Amino acid sequence: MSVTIREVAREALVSVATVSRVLNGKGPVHADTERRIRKAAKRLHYVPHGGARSLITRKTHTIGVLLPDLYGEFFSEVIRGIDLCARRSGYHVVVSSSHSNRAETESMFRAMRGRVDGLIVLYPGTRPPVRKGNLPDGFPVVLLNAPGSRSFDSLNIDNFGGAFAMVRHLVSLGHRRIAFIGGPAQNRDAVERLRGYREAVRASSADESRSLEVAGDFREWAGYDACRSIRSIRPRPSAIFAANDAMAIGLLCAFREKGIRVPEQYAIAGFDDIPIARYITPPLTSVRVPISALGEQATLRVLKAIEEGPRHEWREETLPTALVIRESCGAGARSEDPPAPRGRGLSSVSESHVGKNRQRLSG
Amino acid sequence: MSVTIREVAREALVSVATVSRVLNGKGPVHADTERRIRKAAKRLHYVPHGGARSLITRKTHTIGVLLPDLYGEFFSEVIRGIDLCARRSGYHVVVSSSHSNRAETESMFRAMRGRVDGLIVLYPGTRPPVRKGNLPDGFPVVLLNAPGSRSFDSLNIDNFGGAFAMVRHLVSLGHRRIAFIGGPAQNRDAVERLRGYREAVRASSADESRSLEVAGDFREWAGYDACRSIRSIRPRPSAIFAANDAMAIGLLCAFREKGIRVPEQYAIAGFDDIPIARYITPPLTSVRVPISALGEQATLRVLKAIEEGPRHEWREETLPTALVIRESCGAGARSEDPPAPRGRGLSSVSESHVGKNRQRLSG
DNA sequence: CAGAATGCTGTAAACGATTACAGAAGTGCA
DNA sequence: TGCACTTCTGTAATCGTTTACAGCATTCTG
Repeated sequence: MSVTIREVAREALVSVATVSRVLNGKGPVHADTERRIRKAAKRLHYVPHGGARSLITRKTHTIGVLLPDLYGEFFSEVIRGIDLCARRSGYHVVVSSSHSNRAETESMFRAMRGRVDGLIVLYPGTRPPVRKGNLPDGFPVVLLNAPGSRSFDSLNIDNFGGAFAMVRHLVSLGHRRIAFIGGPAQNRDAVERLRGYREAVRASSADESRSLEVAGDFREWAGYDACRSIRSIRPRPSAIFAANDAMAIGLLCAFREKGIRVPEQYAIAGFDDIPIARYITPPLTSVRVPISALGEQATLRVLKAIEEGPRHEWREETLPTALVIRESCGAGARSEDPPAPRGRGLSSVSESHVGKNRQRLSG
Repeated sequence: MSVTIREVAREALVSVATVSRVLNGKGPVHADTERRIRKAAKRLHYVPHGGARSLITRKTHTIGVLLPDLYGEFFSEVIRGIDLCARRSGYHVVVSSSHSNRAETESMFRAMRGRVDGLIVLYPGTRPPVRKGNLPDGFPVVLLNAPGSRSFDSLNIDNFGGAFAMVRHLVSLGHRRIAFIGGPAQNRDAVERLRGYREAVRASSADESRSLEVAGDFREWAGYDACRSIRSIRPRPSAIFAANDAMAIGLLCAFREKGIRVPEQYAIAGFDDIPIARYITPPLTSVRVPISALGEQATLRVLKAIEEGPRHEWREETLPTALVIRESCGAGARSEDPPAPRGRGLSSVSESHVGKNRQRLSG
């Protein structure tokens, strides 16, 4: 059905070796022969068989990405970062998503063998997503947002630092009772953010009390739901810090329905700085997470591991987050938040803007 | 470096054939032998080499997705639909994005040879994205949002119908002068939406005039920018229909800055119904595009083509869009738009809700 | 003009799996 | 014991490439 190198060779009256040499530009080939071969290849619409090629060259020029679920802007951004970076180096990207448990993840690992040169794995659980034994020894793997491991690279978001900074910011605005809407207990991001919240509260003059912590699951609905529990807290909190933007937005909706004003009656802050955050009313103060940078860094690391081979050294790295201050906490630096970024579209932010926020974080 | 079937065979003191038989569950194998082999495979952490296997079986169990750019929620949703559907049938998904011109697309096509069993191609241009000759004859391809072709399946969104319905809706609200912010002239969606707008205007009692059409490029900034041109139109329009939500939101931002009230002074409508649309203030009336259904349908078709082989018949299909009425046009059916969907998260909508809108479209 | 160097091309062995075919061992039956 | 049959296993071809090696002309060098 599909034409092979052998047929091109026959058509051009040469051996397959010569065809291969021409098509890969290696080895000396007579100009006439080359012309003949190219013409034959074109006439027959020859396209090399990637699988066969990578079998012998032991290079697939592909990196695999394993995601828990493709849903939402977070993953879309990560993939974007990965793809852009990979493509710059001439690599393809295989995405496989929706694996929700460890068994599925491992079966994916197995399925990737021989199809990819390296792997980027995003697993939101709290345990390392893969046992060493399930992969060839020394196979390049970068773990995203997973606990560190001796045998893989790993890349993290500074969830702790971000939450810590946000609480400090709220305290600096005069808030003493800061409620917290948490994420799923098994989610590592959620755990770290909670830890950041608690430590910052403890380290400051704010009230420390378990009654200020409300359960959530990262979904908008949880934020909407949290409205009731939060309003029943006594003494009343003056600020609410949601472990992610989705829940903050849910809460905002609930408040709007009830006619509760933000930031006048409650200050609200989120985490993630998803694109919507800037467009809702009031614009949401949040913690910027360098999502596409995460993908980019991960790709760089995995490419490095591929290149360095067995002498690659595994490393753990944490990417900084940044406070983004908008109006939902009453400290709105509105003018700093350009209404319509000139760049790519909905969610891009100029570097300088990020820089500014980063300063704010460190200062 | 990585263990092969041969080493498992050696370890288990059998031939590779027997190992293969055990691991694939074909052919009769003595229970003792099987046990020995399984143990050896486990001990050595053997993982079959997908590339090698697919070389001989001529099946990769992978479908490729070619996208113009991974950016934004649209693509993320499409991929989600594809991946979910593919995975249900035991297929993997290779995503390759950011190809912006025909040459790049074709080089991608070539790169996919031998790595995928079928292809889903999203190409926003107006010309068919691939010449037949660049693929093995009869290779399964589904074109998304591309002009029909005799040699491929193709799947479209009813951009025309959606725009038409939106204009009709605006007219039914009493608007007679409806401005339109267009998309890129080379973009097929944009062209169809413009066509829908024009024909609906012509078919109704609304004013028909080129001066009501403002140029745009689908990016938020274009909407923001359009504010000035729109305010200079005389006589003044009472409604503005943006060819996508991003531009509608940009415009909304511009209006908010200038203190112009929506929908009191201008009604605004968008297209795509991106998740943000419901959360901005005022919630945006838009046209719902069945994005993940698009991905799902595409996958079903490509899988069908793979299964049917050479006797598969190419078909063109158009997926319906649906009006989603919110407050930005003053006809807000607010209560019908649940503030926080209980389902998956930010952008999911209950089926019944979609159904309701679809009725509205047809009625 | 011998011998080396160079330029071009073909042969054949990989790569890691699957599978048709054949062969060996065991069983049942006459 | 001989034959047919079943059950298990091994040999070797195959998939579509790349590439080490060898071989043949031709040209250069001394």
